[in-house]
Amino acid sequence: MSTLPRKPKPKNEAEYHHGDLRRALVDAALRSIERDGVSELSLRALARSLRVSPRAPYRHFATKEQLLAAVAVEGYRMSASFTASRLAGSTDPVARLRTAVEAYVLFAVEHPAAFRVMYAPYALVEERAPDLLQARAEGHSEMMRLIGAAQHTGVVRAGDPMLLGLALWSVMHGLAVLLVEGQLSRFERPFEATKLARLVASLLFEGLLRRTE
Amino acid sequence: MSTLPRKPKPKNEAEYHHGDLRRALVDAALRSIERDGVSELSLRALARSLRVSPRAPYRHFATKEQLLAAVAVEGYRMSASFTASRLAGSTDPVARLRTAVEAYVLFAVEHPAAFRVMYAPYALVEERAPDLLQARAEGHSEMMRLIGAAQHTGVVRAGDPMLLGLALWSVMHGLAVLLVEGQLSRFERPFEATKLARLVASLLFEGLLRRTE
DNA sequence: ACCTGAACACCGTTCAAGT
DNA sequence: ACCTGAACACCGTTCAAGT
Repeated sequence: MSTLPRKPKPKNEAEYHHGDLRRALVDAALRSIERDGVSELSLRALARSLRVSPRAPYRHFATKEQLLAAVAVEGYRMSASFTASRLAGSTDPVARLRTAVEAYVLFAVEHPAAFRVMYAPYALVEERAPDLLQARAEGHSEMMRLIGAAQHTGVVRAGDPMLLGLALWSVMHGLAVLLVEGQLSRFERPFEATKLARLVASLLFEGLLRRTE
Repeated sequence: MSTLPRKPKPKNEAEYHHGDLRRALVDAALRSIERDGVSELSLRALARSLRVSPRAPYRHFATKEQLLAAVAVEGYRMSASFTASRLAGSTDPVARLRTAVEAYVLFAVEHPAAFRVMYAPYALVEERAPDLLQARAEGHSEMMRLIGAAQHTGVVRAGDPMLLGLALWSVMHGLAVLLVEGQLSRFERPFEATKLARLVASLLFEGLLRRTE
């Protein structure tokens, strides 16, 4: 390891991108998508807004898709810390599971741009975006741990945790997507995401069939 | 009403687009999206493949987004007939409800391109795409009818049908999206969509909590 | 190493005509 | 009515250099 000092932080905004153009691109891309949607994202416009040449972003990302993959990874980090902060202090495993489901939906509603990019179809890029695969795998593992803990209490039914995870992921992802894409206007108006998430999660926990007590 | 004959069908493929360019554009767009994804769709390339000028599509669609809206409407038609054919012959309301859920997921897996366009974010366009809104509303009404009938048997719990509908739609839409976007590689491998849809639907019907018999 | 500037081969969309 | 052909203002990406 060298003892030379790291490259110093830039002293003013004008050289910000010289200090960390990669970071600046990811941030600017997320803001742009929040404002105008993914389809309006332009690498050239991004470069202009950061006052670098059209070629500069290619030092950090081979293609526009690779930049989007980096935005997605940032989204997974945001989502993980969003959920973690809501789980802090809660100890009951079933309550923690419910909280995680609600946090998933709420994150999507509060950060729709990040959510859309996280789950956009990047089939081709994924093979060359190991961070993206890893970020997804971590979220998945966390959910499976929460499910396992809830099953351990005996309150949640036994059975293949993978299958329970699939059902849980389906319902929370489905609700999140429908809310983010604004397809629920005919359901609840005005709808409150947290309330809906809680209601839908409860229906999944308790089931649609009538209880034969 | 005029007694004049309608415009005759084109006699050969070379003038196909003269007969119904609009129809040809929607069909070609769907095929293109199936092959290369939505992001690769090009109006100019579409026009080239149909041997018309770059300007010709604008006779039928004001923008590229309007063409995508038309593709989405076509998708809703396909989905409706896909489900209807699977419901035919089934009379038990609860079985019909389960069948509809499975058909929703299966349609997405068998027609991923149409499914993606149907649920893509077209917030801006929707206000000017009444057919799209109507197609969605019809699918929604059909599902609510199925739920109402299932509740009527007493096997499915009573309660706000809207809320049951939301839970059902969330779980089937979530599973469909996750399957279509290939996010389930860590769950079941190789997975069979119909089987997964049945399992997840059953978990929703029966609930995740342990039965206290 | 990191960035520039000019260029290539595309886009979506518009204008002014053609029949 | 329906389509053409040329043009405009963009894109993503590449080349050959600059420091």
